[in-house]
Amino acid sequence: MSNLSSTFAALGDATRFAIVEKLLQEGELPAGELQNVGQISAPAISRHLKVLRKAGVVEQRIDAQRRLYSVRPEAVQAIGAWSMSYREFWQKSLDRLEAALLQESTKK
Amino acid sequence: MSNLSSTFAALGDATRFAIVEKLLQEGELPAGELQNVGQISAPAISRHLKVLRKAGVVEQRIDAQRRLYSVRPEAVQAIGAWSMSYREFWQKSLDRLEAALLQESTKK
DNA sequence: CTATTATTTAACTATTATGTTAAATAATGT
DNA sequence: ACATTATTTAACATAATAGTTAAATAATAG
Repeated sequence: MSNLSSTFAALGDATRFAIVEKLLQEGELPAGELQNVGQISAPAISRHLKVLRKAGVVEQRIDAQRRLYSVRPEAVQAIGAWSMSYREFWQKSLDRLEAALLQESTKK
Repeated sequence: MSNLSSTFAALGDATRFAIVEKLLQEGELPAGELQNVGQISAPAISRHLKVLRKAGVVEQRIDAQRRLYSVRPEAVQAIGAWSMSYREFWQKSLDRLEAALLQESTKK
């Protein structure tokens, strides 16, 4: 499985996506602070974090008895790089679409 | 489930990711042409295409008895937009990392 | 050493996903 | 109508995923 596809798989679960969004917005957080992303038990969160870590989406730092998690910038960047590598394709298509809509609104 | 998370889920399967990459590189293709993305049966490909379609990643066009598939530019663009919305975060972090590596190589 | 706090692992269950083969549907050509 | 080509749906088996509670581990404080 390509590295990117594993990244997508990790983000393809709603709970994990919510965890990542929260970490992106609030920065490094302990596992316990991530429980409120849904009504879900601590063990469930812990396992989602393990999946995210294995996929290279988050990393862990230890501080006393807490485990602090944060998003690995490389992961988010890699996703953007993939999309951008096809930019010519989607930019062109979307420009065409926009032109067609403009044409439509100006018609008659 | 957020729309983006469904998109990620669709791309999070290695076979589907390969299908999408092939469509991005070669443009619109009939279902039959997508079988060689792995040693997999036609029904399996058909169902992957259904998942991709439901997630809004690909669209279908009918031409006689063939079903032609292509990638929806909006899907790829949306992924890029998500990554870019956190650009400040990852750009900063990666700049710091680069600076640290430069520091390292110049040291002593 | 014992208690407390934070988190993970184990064991188990239920649901979902993926693949297969066989049959059905769609569209065209004879 | 029948055969051919292209693709999907049905039915089924198996594997993977995600959730739960209970127990274990980690680290600190008393």
